[in-house]
Amino acid sequence: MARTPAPGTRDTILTAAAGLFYEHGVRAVGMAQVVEVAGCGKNLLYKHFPSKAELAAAYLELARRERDRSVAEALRWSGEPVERLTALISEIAETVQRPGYRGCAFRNYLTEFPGEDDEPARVAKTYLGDTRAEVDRLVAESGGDGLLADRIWLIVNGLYGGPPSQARIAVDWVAELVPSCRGDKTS
Amino acid sequence: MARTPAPGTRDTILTAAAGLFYEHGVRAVGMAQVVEVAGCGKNLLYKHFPSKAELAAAYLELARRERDRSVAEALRWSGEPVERLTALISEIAETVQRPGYRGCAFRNYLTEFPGEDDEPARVAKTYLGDTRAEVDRLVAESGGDGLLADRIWLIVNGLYGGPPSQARIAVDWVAELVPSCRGDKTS
DNA sequence: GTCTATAGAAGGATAGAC
DNA sequence: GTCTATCCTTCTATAGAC
Repeated sequence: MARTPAPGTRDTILTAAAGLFYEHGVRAVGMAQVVEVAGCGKNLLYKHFPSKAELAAAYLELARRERDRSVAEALRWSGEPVERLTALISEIAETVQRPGYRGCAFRNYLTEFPGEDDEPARVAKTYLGDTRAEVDRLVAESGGDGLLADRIWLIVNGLYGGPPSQARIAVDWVAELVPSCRGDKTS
Repeated sequence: MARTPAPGTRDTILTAAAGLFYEHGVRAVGMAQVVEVAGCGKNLLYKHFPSKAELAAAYLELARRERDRSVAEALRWSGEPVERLTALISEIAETVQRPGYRGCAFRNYLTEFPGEDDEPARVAKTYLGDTRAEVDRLVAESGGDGLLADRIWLIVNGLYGGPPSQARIAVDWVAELVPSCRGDKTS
């Protein structure tokens, strides 16, 4: 009964795929499963995403947009570089504590497809490189050196790889590490 | 060539499977591929490992034995708790710098099979829990508190999740964090 | 002949793609 | 829906060592 191309179809499919891919992993989820959750036909899925790799790439690009938006939101009220840096770490800490969190989508994909060099892998690697660059930039602007940037990147990686219970420890630690920061930790 | 049951068959199969599983991921490797690399028939594979899950569990148990052996070797010459702790971190740092390193086998499996609770997942989780407990114990024996243990565990997770280039930074940092340790860092 | 191991086909389910 | 390919698993058939 539907003649009009249904404007939000692509988003509907992508949202369904993103939820499944993130929760169960890209390899574990089949296209039929995506179709079932999205509630559309297979032909429509392949019309918008000609292959699973392209769907996975779109999923990671969506994940990136959400991350960028969340980080931008967190940095909105921060003025000085030091505050911006600690706000970034706090945002990551909040992220890993969210219910349903199952690790970093980009790191997860690279783990699921090691050595691959397709488009989703490039999206994931680009995100990680950009994030690392942003940490470097914020640390430099905060008056920190390369060593501090390396250490904070180590904490960020630990944050993504470890249990959510360590989020607060990471945030407090970074606040302690960054120079000229007003100490606010309770203990 | 075959009437005698061929003594080293199980190890041959397991070694082949372990190499494939670690390099490409468990999901990406098929049983036929294991058979091909091991150079045996499918019957023999299923005789020793009745299912892929059991083969994966054996792979992780082998990985654990190798890790335990490597850690025990690294701690062999260390006497005091502080030295043992730094030696443990150094061993992990060396591990992530080895050629062909593709991440922690246990974390990789849990990423490939999120939410699963089969035997390989239990082996992986047990390993991570035991490692965490060992860090806690070494830190406590070194005179450190719970916060220091949390921080070092954060570094360990970052070490496993990040690029190998950060290995040295992690080692130096831990040496700096642990109390009553002779500072030896150059910068 | 007996036993084991290999190679390959078969079964049944599911994958991605049309 | 259908097609093809591949997944894990099982089974059959053949070859070789005792």
